[in-house]
Amino acid sequence: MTLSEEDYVKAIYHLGKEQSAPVSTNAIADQMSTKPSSVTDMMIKLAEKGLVNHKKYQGVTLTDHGKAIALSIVRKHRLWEVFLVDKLHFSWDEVHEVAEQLEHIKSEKLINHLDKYLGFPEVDPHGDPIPSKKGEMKKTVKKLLIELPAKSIGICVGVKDTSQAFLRFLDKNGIALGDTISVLDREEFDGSMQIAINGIEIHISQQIAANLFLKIPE
Amino acid sequence: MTLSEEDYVKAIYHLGKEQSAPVSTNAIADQMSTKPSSVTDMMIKLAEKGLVNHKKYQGVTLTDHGKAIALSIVRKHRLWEVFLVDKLHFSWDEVHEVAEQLEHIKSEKLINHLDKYLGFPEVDPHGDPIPSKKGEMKKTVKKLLIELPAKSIGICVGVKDTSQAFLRFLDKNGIALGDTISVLDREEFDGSMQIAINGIEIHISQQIAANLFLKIPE
DNA sequence: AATAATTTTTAGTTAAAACTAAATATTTGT
DNA sequence: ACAAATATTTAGTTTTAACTAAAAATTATT
Repeated sequence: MTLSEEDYVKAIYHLGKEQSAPVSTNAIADQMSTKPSSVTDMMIKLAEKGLVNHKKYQGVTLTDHGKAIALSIVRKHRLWEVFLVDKLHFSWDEVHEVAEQLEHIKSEKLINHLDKYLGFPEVDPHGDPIPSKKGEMKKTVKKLLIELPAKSIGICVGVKDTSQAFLRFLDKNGIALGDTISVLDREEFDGSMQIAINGIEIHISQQIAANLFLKIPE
Repeated sequence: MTLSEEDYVKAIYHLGKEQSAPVSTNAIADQMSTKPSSVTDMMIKLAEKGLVNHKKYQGVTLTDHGKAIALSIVRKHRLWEVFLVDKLHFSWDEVHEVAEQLEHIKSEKLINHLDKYLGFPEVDPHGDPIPSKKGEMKKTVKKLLIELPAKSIGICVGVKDTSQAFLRFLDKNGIALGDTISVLDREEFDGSMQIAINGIEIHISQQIAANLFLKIPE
């Protein structure tokens, strides 16, 4: 597999996972910042290699073989992201670019040892699940914190209210994107909740909980 | 810099470091497993980029700029080797191939954080020195253990006697390639010495000490 | 010093992966 | 349903980094 082929397979995987329909040539071209004609060329090549199903003018889907390759790339990408954040103290938003390079390193042993070294993490710093060696992966959904029941857990991935005031509040309370939040207790009366973040317990109001997006395992 | 250009610059660096004379086209072709004609093409390109000095039929030398790039690649290669051995428990002889890939990852921040994470190591698992951020590097020499004075330190990089019996002895005493050995005391009478290896002190005879090669800082 | 052997370069090809422009399908709108 | 708009493919070109074969320069040998 060339670097370019891997990038295409990954792009098709990400574009296709939301939908059941085949992925269009233009969508791939957009994602990859190339021209549709380049995509067609590559799709013919990937079809010959048995990685995609391609019918002229009808877009492509990944074959099982193609899907397995995509998942192994996603696995590598996300494990490296965990490494960069947990071990090298990169911040949430600095990891993607470097992981895009690291995901192409070829060594089964490397990635499996890395997995073990990181403690077999199940999600990356963006809250996305990490496929296992066999390509199995939990699904996650994005929900507002306020929707979570007590005892549940999630990773902070975004905000609904983007005002300076709200962002300043988060900063002051040590809540950052990528942090793991567990809901300890909910107060149904006023919608406030007791949560733990980075080992610290705090109480937050409904207004806060209604503006924080989390990724949670389904 | 493309991947291929980086590989050429690194090859020229390694071939040129032993000698003062320019590196020949054929030597580069051998090292890179390509043909001389491909090397000539690339040398013209690297000369245009200001990385090598190239006179027709006279071989090439690296410019200061080229040398700096070579050293940054060597730095990355050797730091990744330390990571693989120290953190992921790869063995001495498994790291090279993977480090050949990792050395091409482009991120200043990554490599400097990795350096810090590893505790700013000065040598790699083969006993070769790791260039600093600025390209400075200690020189090392290969010597027999028996040549070392008391209080000195080195990394085991090879054996003179390759007999099964000797290798079995090393294995039994927990001495492996890549291990750091410190000389605690020498007995000039019989040439035996007290050494520490992996935190364990042992006493070895002259015959042993005369057959172990170490790399030591100059 | 002249010829032979070797090394290096030049000239022309190839394969991968991109591109533009033109042709062909498909989808959309009336 | 048919024309217009959009999407996709085809055909032909470019660039990078390799290659082979032939020419030219350097080095070695007698």
